[in-house]
Amino acid sequence: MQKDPITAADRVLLEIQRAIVAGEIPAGSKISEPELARQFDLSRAPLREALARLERCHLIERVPNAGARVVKLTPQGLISLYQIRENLEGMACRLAAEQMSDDEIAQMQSLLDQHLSTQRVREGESYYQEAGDVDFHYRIIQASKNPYLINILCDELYYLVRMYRVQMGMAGPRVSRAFDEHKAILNAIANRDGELAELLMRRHISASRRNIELHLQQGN
Amino acid sequence: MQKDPITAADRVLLEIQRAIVAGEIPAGSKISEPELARQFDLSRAPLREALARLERCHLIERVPNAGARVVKLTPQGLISLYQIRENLEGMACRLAAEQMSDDEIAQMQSLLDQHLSTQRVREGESYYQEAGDVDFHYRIIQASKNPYLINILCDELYYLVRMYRVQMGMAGPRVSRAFDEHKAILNAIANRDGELAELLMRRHISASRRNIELHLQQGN
DNA sequence: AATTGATGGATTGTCGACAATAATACCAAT
DNA sequence: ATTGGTATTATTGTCGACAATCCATCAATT
Repeated sequence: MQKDPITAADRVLLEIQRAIVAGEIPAGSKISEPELARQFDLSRAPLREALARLERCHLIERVPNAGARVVKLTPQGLISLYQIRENLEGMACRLAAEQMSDDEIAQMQSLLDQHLSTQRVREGESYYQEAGDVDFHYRIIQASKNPYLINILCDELYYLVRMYRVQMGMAGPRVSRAFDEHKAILNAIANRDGELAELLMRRHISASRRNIELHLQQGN
Repeated sequence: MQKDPITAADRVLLEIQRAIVAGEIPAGSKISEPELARQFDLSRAPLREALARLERCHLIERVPNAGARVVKLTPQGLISLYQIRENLEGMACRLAAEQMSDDEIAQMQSLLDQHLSTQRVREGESYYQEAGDVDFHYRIIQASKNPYLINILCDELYYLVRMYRVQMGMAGPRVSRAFDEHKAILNAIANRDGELAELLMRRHISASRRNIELHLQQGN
């Protein structure tokens, strides 16, 4: 799904990214460069490179001469993030309906069926649903063929989206409904109906946002 | 309009940014870290920090263990870039129509009048038009109050947009038309008609894209 | 007692040198 | 002459140390 890490900075980036998304490094906590450098057993140079990329995907916030902090998850931040997703992923759907080849569409349909079966086998385990959902959205975005759109959604925003989902403890009853919505979106794309595909994707994401908002409120 | 540079990396970033946008460092040329470090009289550490941010705003492309190159301007890249702009700035308009206070709207109206007068005084000088246009779009985006949207448009995409405009030698007959379009957009916002504001902004950007496409083809 | 100023400690920004990787040039062999 | 391999060179990635800046604690003054 993504190219393997070449440099040491790449490796530590992936590790810290995962740790932040999973909440092992608590949201809002301060980042100490010397400490993290010792912890991952490397110098501060590649660590700072990693921090720069973490800032790029909005997982940390840096202040010159003051240091870096892990972002805090807030209801307002969630709304802002999903506003962007609605627009851009809707756009990705519209472009995908124009750009995807018939082969690619067929591949995605079999991918969905495959997800459905694994979901039945592993009923209740949210990880596979999460993975399947990410995969579906990821492929739609790639199919848009717009490099800037792909970069923004897959490199800069998706880790934060996952952070919200993971730390709000997503599992819920949306597991099966999401599949139906995915299937409807893909149908619209197969019919080359970009307008409908965009509309359905926006509703899909909007529903997902409401779902997380619920958890965020009751979990405070 | 933007906070002044604090660190040495900030300063050199602004200088290189300007040089790339202006075409002083030619599009597609290779970037040599040691050479640039000598040229700006600092170490490679802050320079690499600056390069990381240049990659972030799509002005250079880096390959691990291979180096960095200034981006090449292509018709396809222009289309992709303006597709994103249409969506996101349209969204910004819709949000601005909801979020702006009456005071802010009044301020922007007087700002437009001010631009009009300076344009009349400095007729033909494209720089002021460029500055006024950037300023208008900048304020609309800020008014959306969505931090991710603001970051993407103002920090990550606008330098590239300006690079296309500058290097394609924008001046053209759109100078006066753009003012009318700006005024129409602001009117829609003042009427709290977000839908119309979004539509008008999308058309405004679309027209701008066609204008540049023209220059890009004949200039080829 | 509260606010201001200074001092000590820690953290970030920057530097120069070294190691690892990639590009280039050169030579040999077919 | 071309191709393959090798050595050389240059560039990038990484390291440890130094300088500059910020933060916290504490003293002194109003």
